[in-house]
Amino acid sequence: VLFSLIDCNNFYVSCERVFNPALEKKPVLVLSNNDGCVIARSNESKSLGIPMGVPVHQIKDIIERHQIICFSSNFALYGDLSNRVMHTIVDWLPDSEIYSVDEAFSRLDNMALKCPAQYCQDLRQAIYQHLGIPVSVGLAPTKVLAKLANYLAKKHTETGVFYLHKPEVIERALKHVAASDIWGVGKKLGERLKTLHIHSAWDLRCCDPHEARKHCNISLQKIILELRGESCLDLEKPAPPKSIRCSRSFREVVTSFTDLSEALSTYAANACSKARVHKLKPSVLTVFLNTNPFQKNKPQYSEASKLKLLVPSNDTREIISQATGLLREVFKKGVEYKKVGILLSHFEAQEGSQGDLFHFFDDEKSQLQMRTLDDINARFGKDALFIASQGGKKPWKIQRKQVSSRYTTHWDELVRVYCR
DNA sequence: TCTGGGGTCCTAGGACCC
DNA sequence: TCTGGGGTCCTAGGACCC
Repeated sequence: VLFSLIDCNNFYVSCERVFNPALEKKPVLVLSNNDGCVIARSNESKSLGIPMGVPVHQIKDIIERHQIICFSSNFALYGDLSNRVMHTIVDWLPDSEIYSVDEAFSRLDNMALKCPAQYCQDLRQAIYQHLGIPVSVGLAPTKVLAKLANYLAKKHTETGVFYLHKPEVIERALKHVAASDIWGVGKKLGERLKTLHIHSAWDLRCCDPHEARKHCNISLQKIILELRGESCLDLEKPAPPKSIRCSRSFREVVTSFTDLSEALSTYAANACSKARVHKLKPSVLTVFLNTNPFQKNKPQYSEASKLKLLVPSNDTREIISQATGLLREVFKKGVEYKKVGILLSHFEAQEGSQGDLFHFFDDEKSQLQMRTLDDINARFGKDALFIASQGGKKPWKIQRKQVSSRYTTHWDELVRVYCR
């Protein structure tokens, strides 16, 4: 068995650099919604000691001092470039699992490659040549080791490819790396392992897998086996989503029911259109809201409310109407809300789902209307046609002060080249 | 002043059944 | 005094991931 893990380097930053080569070798950051947190860092920013996920206001002076270039997130651009990278990977490695926006696992056994490492190096070169996105490749007999190999490829190689297969190399690598750096070992488990005197990944590897299962859980047992080179986690096939969520934090607190319900209606519409893309109808919807959890000195309120639909539906109007009802149940006057959101779950297939015996509902008409809505918005932009309850003014709208252009997905934002 | 968003899996415990 | 045994399904909450 031989797995590869291909991971784009500093993906969002690399996307910004594709269309703005002046950013090369400069410290760059990409920020979350409302320009709140750091969600991607160039190597230069990492060396300045900026951690992943820090609130921007905490590092304001470092940004100023080192003239770090900040971008608001531009998911339209990143999503499109991700698709192109994945396309190239699947071309070269048909047996692939797209694991996240910037990562893919692949199986290379069955491919009769003379030199897998060289093949991956060529692939890496092709991706860079076609798209300008640098990637790193880890190769190993299990997914967990491939993750580690990728980490080593980023840190310790010039070529960007690391093949982890010789037992003595694996041992050296595991002794060199903390247990908490292993894929699947998070903060909580890492701390617990430390109390058991398990510090390095090698310590973890030497644990009894059955004991680990007994005292912790089956995930840890699998991790230990995978560290030993015994493959437990295979590639996973693409599956329909089990839940779809849409929520946003407000830049400034919201107190009025109208503002809150307009925001919620907008998120509900988003979630529904995503459900329709997958041809799924949720039968359960959950509405949740909360105050700002970081303002510890202020009164906190966080609540969720849930409803099982008599008839599953992905009709935006139906979901908005039900969601607004749920919001009314948990809304309290005088509370300063920071976030509201919706979760759709317990999906059924759009075609052939069960109706309601006692109330006739013209599903065909509903689907036709939703298709028209989706078509119009695909053609004229996401906000061309919307339900009135989504509101027009949107005072709660998120802030993105420094967005780059959607170079690859919008005609009017293409790169312009001038000739003299 | 200022702190993102969207997912999955696992487990324990309750409800229910025969 | 003394109250079985075995199974499934569902859910909430925790942990983890990118």
